[in-house]
Amino acid sequence: MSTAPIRPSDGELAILRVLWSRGPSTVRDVHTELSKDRDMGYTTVLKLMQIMVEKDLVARDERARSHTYQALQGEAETQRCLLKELLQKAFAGNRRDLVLQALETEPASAEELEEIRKLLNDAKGRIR
Amino acid sequence: MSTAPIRPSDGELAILRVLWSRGPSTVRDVHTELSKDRDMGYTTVLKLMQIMVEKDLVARDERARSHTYQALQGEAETQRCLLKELLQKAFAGNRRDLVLQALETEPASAEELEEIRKLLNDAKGRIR
DNA sequence: GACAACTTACGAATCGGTTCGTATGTTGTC
DNA sequence: GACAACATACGAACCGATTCGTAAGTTGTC
Repeated sequence: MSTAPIRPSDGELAILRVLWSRGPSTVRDVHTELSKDRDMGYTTVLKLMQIMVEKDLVARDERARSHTYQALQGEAETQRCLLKELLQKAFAGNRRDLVLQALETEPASAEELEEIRKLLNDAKGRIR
Repeated sequence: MSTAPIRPSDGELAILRVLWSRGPSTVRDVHTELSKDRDMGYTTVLKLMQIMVEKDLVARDERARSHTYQALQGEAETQRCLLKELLQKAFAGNRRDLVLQALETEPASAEELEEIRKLLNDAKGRIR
């Protein structure tokens, strides 16, 4: 089996999100994308991505002059990892409370709730 | 209205959880409680709680020699704050995905799902 | 009042994450 | 081959969070 997912830092997560949506990308690609929101130096992104290689968060293809990077762990996998951490730290492992507060974050729309209800029924089907 | 909830660090959150469950407590109380899990020095907890006073995360009553501290923001409020942050950073604001992954963290029991389903129906009632 | 036990205050070390300047190497163009 | 543009590498500064040693003040007991 694969190893447990690695918990990315905030900066790393931002980069992963770009890689997840764009697929394998160069530092320039990622920097251009991230620059739309915050503005950070090119070498900052580079450094961060180099560190991510060391942590096995991403793989680097060095064949081209501009190296291309790709995520080594999936989005859902990483989300679950972060969620699990929050579940333990802030909710004492009580998933019911977590879902409750997730729904209360902002007044959810009826459509959104309906969508989640469907989701729940599916989950129900998968059990037992 | 009260001000927006302050995002506590991990250490601060651990202390808040003790204050939420015990009510107003001294540093010794909190240290004793936290020592059950991790082991940390008494002054470490003290320092952290002093910082929390400055951040307005807790209030300090200095009337007794052993000061007593109490949380200044509620548990649910804080949970929503942390959840909202994660929602933005890791789920691009998509609450449906968050709930989905929350349910997938571990195989949920049928009872747990049923409980959450009820929750959802209540939420539905509150809208519109 | 001397001592032990306990308290708060606070400076300092450490650590992970982030940021960026600067050096150095590669590529393509004139 | 000289130059501009662009790439990687890397050291260093910085920041917030965490940890704890040590100092100094208070309290209760003998």
